[in-house]
Amino acid sequence: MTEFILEVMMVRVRYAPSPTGHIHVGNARTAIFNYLFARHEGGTFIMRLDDTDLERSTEENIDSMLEDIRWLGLEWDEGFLKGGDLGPYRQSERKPLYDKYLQQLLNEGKAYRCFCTKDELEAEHRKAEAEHRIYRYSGACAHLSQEQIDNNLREGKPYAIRLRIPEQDVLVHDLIRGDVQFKSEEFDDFVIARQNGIPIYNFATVIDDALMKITHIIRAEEHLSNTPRQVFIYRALGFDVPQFAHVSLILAPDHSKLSKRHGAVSVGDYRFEGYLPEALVNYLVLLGWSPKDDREFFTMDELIREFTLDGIGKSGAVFDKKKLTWMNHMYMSRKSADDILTILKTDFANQYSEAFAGLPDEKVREAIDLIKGNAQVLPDIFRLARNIVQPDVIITDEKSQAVLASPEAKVVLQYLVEHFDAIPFGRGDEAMSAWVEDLRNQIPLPAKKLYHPIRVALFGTKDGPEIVKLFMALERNNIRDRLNKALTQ
RNA sequence: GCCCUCGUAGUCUAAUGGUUAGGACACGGCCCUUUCAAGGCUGCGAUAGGAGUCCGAUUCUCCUCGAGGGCACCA
Repeated sequence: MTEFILEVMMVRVRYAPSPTGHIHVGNARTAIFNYLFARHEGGTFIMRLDDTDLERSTEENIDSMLEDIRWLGLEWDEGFLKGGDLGPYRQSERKPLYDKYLQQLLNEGKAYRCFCTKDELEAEHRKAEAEHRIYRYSGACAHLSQEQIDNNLREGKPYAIRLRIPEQDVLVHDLIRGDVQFKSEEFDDFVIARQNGIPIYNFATVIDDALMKITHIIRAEEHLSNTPRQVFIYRALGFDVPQFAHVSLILAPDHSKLSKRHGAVSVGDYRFEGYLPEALVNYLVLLGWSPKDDREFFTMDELIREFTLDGIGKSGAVFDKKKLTWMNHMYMSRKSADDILTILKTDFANQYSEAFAGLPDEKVREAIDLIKGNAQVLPDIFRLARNIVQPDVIITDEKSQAVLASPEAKVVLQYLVEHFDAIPFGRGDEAMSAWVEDLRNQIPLPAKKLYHPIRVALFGTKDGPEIVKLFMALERNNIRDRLNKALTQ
């Protein structure tokens, strides 16, 4: 008995994307929510492919979609490529299942064949429009006699299959929105299978979710209005209706649905703009979910521990790239130089070889360590590391250039050149720190006036790594050259 | 047009039928006698509007407005 209850309560959720390429951040967030919920509840996260759109569901698209999911760190337990007892896990292979239940509904009279032609239906549409009525299927084929049906079939007339909608209201219990009421008269006998025999989405999804024993359907709000239709299908088939949780959409800054015309919208886009997966996940989760306190940074493990459905908000959320970038910056600072190096070599191979050609890893790693705290996205590393890794210094911004022209800069640089031998190279960073601090006593200038020229001379910009670190990272002779060069500019 | 959902600052959000409605990003200022996109402090800035219930409502109810979604032989 106990075992039975445990089995019934075991959470099973699914992510069922239509593999049309890289994953939209909205879908990614839905996947994350499903994943976190499954992990938090000790349930199963299932991956199913809604690939009935065969033209777009190419192997290439499937690959890039799965790549995105893995990159985000959302490993699934059951489903496509992974197997399980309730497969197959791609809709294109489940046709016999759909046929079986279609036939069952037909036999029970809960669905019927509709022989109406496209023209006839269009005429109905136009008529309704002309009379300012809401269009609803006339039901022309709802009560054909067996003889008529047989005749039509014998003549080879193509038919779609429609579900007979009972006069019965639907109450959708939504875990995020509460009870949502729908009146049966809002619906007509809608098509569940096309003339070509392929079921429409609402039907296939219900069959799949029911057969795969999905307990909680966490999906985007755009599906809420279709949920009653799906409930009609569950009921006609005698399946248990799962729990629903409809998550609001992610909006663009202009409050429209976030789409390609707003720039980067897919997980792949952000990956190759140089965002870290942990930053994207962290940001996305906070878009619509809150831990109910002030915390903002979470590791995946912490999210799994903290995540619950009642932390999900109801309103749509605008995607704020600036905050994402800020968050990525924070993650970059904390990421090890070694990890960053690995990512740069794989995801940014071309830029990597261009920027760091021929350099030993150790040298690149040191440079990364020095400047990662000033990077916002991964490719910033190449720009920031340039003056560390190359023998010379190139000053590209005018403000930094102007610093060198100031009289104070002359004083500072002159002093360093004259007292170069006093710089404690090779004696550890404590000695170096002490020496740098003592500079303030030797040269009585405000901090900025003192340190900006040094940083420009050594690093090429007035802002950047700490002075001590620069003295530690660069070679002694190189530092002397840079100081001299800056002085003569 | 019909149906559904949502509505706290520019943005993401927290909170309670009863303190000056809290935090974060962004923006502005100051500090850090080591800079900065870091850290610290600080400023600007919100309960869409209107009724009602209540001693009291951002919170509950209704209306309006606004935003988004759905109404396909798309997914």
